[in-house]
Amino acid sequence: MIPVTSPESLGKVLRHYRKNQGLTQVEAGSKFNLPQKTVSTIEAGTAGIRLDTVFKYMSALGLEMHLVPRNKPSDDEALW
Amino acid sequence: MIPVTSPESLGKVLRHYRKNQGLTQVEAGSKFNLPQKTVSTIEAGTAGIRLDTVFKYMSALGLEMHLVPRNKPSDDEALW
DNA sequence: TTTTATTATAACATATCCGTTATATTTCAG
DNA sequence: CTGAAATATAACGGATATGTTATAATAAAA
Repeated sequence: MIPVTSPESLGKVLRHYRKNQGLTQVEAGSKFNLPQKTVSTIEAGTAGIRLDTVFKYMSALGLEMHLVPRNKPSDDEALW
Repeated sequence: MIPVTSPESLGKVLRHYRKNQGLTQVEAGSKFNLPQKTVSTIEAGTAGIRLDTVFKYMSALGLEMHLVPRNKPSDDEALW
């Protein structure tokens, strides 16, 4: 389970799931009318992407989000 | 574990965690320089909120995000 | 009820997204 | 190595968030 705490890590996880499903950016994005450019931007980890765009892309990949308290500092990197 | 699939449900979960910690919108937002207005907008579930703003607020509440397939009953680690 | 704390809403300037169209660059199969 | 597929980048107009300051509406407390 990869913890997602930034646009960058979110983009990486989304790309992982897309490739796991054998989809191109055009194929994945077309399910919710997202142009290929937008998919590229999401996966690149651009900070200012709109939240609704992210949820559309998650829906296209059949994903849902869970929010959980962060792990103990000993488990991974420093918190902040 | 509440599945989050939209800006609305995300806002509700974030508000839940904030109140659970006994924080006001001003207190929670000030940890990452988010004005009270922005916190209100996030929790209201506004669609177009910027992703980096959401992650700042999640950090203020000590939360991290997990992405999981929607048809998987529980957290799994097999993909990673 | 009256007062206080908390949250929602507003106007403004600035910034940046989205969607579209198009092109460049990279990746990968043959 | 070559060419096709896939991905990244660009310009544009329109739309909307951000941050700031301020105020209104609501909730909580006395």
